[in-house]
Amino acid sequence: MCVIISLTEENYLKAIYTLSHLFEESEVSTNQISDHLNNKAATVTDMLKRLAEKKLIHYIPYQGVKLTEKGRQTAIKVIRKHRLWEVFLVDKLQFKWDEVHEIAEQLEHINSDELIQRLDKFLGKPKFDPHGDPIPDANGLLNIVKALPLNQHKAKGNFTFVGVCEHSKTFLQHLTSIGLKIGDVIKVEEVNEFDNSFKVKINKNNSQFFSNKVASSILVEVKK
Amino acid sequence: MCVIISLTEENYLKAIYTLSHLFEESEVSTNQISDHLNNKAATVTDMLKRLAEKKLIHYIPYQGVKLTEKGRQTAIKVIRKHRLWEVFLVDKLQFKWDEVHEIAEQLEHINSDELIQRLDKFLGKPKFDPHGDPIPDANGLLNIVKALPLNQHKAKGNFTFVGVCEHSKTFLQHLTSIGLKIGDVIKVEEVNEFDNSFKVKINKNNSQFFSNKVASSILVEVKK
DNA sequence: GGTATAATTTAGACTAGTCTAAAAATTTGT
DNA sequence: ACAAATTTTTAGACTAGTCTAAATTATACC
Repeated sequence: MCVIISLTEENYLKAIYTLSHLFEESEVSTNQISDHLNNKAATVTDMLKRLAEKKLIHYIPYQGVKLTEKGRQTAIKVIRKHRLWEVFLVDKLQFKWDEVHEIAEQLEHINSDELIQRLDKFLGKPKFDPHGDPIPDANGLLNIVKALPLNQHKAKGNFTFVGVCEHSKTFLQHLTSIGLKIGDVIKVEEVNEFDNSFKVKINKNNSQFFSNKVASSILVEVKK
Repeated sequence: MCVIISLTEENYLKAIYTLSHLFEESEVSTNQISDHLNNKAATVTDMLKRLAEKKLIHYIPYQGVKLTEKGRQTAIKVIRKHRLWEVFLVDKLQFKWDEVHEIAEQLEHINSDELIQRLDKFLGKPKFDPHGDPIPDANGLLNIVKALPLNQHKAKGNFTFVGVCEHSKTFLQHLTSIGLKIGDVIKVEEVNEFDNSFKVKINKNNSQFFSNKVASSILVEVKK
């Protein structure tokens, strides 16, 4: 009953989960996984067979794969651990939000339910990680975040910055350098038609411009 | 210059360090290592060749091994991480001292100097772990603890309980059940010649007996 | 609808880490 | 000092996870 899942297998399951949720829920291809994990398609095929053997994915050769319920639970648990450790690193050890990903990639594989339960409590049962991503609860339930990238609103008005959909170090550092943090209020003053850039004010400071690239990478909610 | 050291290799280095310090510093045999790590002597021989290749140990076939300076630094760093994480688990997450070993065995392999430096600071730069073992500092320097097992004193008087030299879960639970914690004062009222058991008082409570097995597993300092 | 291109799988090979069985070296005991 | 016992190493094999190169299947375009 209790199949052992290796660190490598956990990373494949996480990759499949992540890729299948990029747009609406969908099947994931071998090449998508090999790109995401930086290894070769042949390697992925081997692993998919192993994961199917262990009933963690549904796999039909030449078609995509998707997670079984057991595979989804495993992936979600790894994501829960990753995000809780990120909160620990930022809230308790004062790491910056662009410094925590690599360390959390290691910590997410530490295996102890008791540890995670206690860490969760120690951190005050946080609902979101430092990048605004929702943290699955102990039962694997995930808040569906209905926030959209700023560039999809294309309207003037006040928005609350609730998360990012681009997690690269350089992008996060860019946001820090322009003084944007989660929870800040972004007032869109103009949307420029020709390049889809945005003229905005952050927390009533001086106006600045967001390129479409930036506007498409930050998640906002309409401010109540 | 920067050789990559795997998790498995780290565990071998730690084992060699630990075994070589059991009594006075000494060479370690293949069989000692295979017993300690629960694998076969042939497996150990293979690994010793690899570690010697990487200049982490001095190895001459059929004679023992000992760590090079590089090997010692690596082992000490793993031990530092293990003991810091144990402090975290007990002080911050309220684990009991008999529950932390297995989790720390995983956490000790997390690779990030920055993380360890910040964790150390967060914990208040502790000098000892929850079992009284000294925590090496960032430069790999270790407090030499001059404490001896209680049974080597064989004298009446007051002693301070500063650590254990037996780390099994059952032994730690036994100490908890008799109400003995690090820092407690043990008053030796009698030493029984025939079985080397000890009649003692803990913190001025009622008298009780320590078998020689218990007395040989607890480290004490003469109380000033 | 058939062929060119792209995606995927198969075949065979490699490394790290483990094993068993057998050979070699060392240590022990008289 | 030499035979017996013990320790250690060698030889050969296995698994997980990876690779390259070749074969196969799917897709896309005229």
